[in-house]
Amino acid sequence: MKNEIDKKLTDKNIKPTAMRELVLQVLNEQNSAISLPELEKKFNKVDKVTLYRTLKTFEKNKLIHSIDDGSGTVKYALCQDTCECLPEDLHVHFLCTKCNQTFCLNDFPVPSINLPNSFSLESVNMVVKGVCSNCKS
Amino acid sequence: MKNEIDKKLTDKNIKPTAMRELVLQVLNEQNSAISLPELEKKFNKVDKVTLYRTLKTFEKNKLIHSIDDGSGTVKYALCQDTCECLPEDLHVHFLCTKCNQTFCLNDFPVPSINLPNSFSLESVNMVVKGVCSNCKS
DNA sequence: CTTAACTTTGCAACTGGGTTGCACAAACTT
DNA sequence: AAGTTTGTGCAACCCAGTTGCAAAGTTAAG
Repeated sequence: MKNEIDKKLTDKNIKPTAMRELVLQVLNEQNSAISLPELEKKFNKVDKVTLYRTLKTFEKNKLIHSIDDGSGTVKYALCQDTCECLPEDLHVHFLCTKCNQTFCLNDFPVPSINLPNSFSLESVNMVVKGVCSNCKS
Repeated sequence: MKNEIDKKLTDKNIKPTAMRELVLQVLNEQNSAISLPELEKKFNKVDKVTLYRTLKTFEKNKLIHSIDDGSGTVKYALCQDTCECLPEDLHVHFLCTKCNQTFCLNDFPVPSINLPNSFSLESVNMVVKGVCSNCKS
């Protein structure tokens, strides 16, 4: 409950305000990534900018990571507890073209690529598109 | 020259208008992918919408492919002659975080991922971010 | 050739996600 | 309690992408 939520926040050095608790609550309940516009709809009273800045704070403090799945809107999902958002923590994301939901495939690390030495590598984004198990049936 | 350009167009069933010749010319000269806004700047007389629709036509007819590199603007690059834009034709893209240029790594096919059978796979987008050889020196 | 049908281009205007500036409110500090 | 810092809300803006419609250009049919 609230204490768990607050602990998650304080563990990442985020001051636990009411807004942040609410947003984290929603993120916790999600089993797929959520975009800012979607988040807005969940709180039809709350200002877009506040949510925007809340997400930015969460992202900066590595509580969540952002996912650009090519759908045009960036989505966000909770990091795993151990995540430091380093290259070795990166996993593949899956975008369902039917329901437009995006899932973290935490069990699928992004395969490493051996670029020529003339390139230095910072991060990799890998998004698989297809139809998810829910929509397939 | 013009004949080669026109041939490329007609080979893909695109009517060779003056605009299209010009746009393809530019794409031909590029060694990195180009975005619509960048293209606009190259033709400071030409309407954005025309370029937009030209690119869409090219893409539909598989003369070019679009690249969402996470930079916020979609970029476009010529397909290779043999490309059918099928999963097996897909290659990795590289975004340089210094110069913001995006390159097709045609020699690097996207690694295949063995998803659980409950997912069906349509396409994969893989973008590597880092510093390119030009900017590294 | 000339009219009709279709395609391409240009202009205007809009959409929607993301973002910044600024003022007010709330929470810590001393 | 006064002052400082931090968070929230409102308004307004930016920019890429997109649509509708009318004008210009092209192709086909009589």
